Amino acid sequence: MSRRNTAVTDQVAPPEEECPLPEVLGLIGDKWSAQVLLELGHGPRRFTQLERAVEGISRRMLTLNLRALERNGLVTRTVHPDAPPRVEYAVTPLAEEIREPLEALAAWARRNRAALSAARRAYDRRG
Amino acid sequence: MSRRNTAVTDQVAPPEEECPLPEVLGLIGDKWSAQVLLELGHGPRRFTQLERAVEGISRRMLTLNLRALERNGLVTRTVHPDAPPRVEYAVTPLAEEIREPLEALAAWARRNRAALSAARRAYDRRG
DNA sequence: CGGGATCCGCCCGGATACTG
DNA sequence: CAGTATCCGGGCGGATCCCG
Repeated sequence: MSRRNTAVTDQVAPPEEECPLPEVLGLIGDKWSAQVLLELGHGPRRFTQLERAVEGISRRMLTLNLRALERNGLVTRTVHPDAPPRVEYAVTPLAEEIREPLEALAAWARRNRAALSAARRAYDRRG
Repeated sequence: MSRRNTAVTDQVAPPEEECPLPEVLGLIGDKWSAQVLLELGHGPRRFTQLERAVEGISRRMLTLNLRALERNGLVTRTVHPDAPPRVEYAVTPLAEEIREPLEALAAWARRNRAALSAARRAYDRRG
């Protein structure tokens, strides 16, 4: 193939007139993209920095996610002509806007962590 | 198996002290859960109503998603002793809070739909 | 350092059929 | 109506190796 590899890169919005949630979930609903985005929200990061910050992500998936984010205009990739190679990623203004609701989701999760696990335990106990 | 079937039901928060995003994405990051949640936000719905409203979801996945949402305390399931059977689903107060950031995400997607597809076309054209 | 290419196992989820 | 059971193909993503 000329570009792209397996998966997440290919998300394209359907032309239909419908609920926008699938689109946004196609962008950041996967396992890693949102975390990458939030980490980049703290400031520009190099590839290896992201690899360590996100923790658990594989080199491959980080690359794929970054490509997808770049393709959708959420992240910029700038190569500095140094030796050793130096590549910096940063969020675009478009991504800045989406970070707010994303942080809100994270905040909600933190607030209700206990309630969630309690609900699960109750559900599992009742069978 | 006694309960549960394939997948989405099993999400359990890791005990570690870390970023809450994976947790919330485990709850509503999949293809359908968020849409189900938003639809239920409009008011209580019966199974078949949801099946038609969400559009594209299979009976199986709707069941799985509802079970997962119920397990995490986001949705209540009430069976009315009628004939024919009547089951109503509704959001809990816990879910009410998460609907706001979710709507914000959807709004963001609607606002930037054009920008996103433009970014993709540009990226693809450049190779 | 910052990737790309390939292999491959597993899980996700659609299709279909059956049930109280 | 509101599910459950089973089958099964595809793709998602980890592991590994290689490269400029």
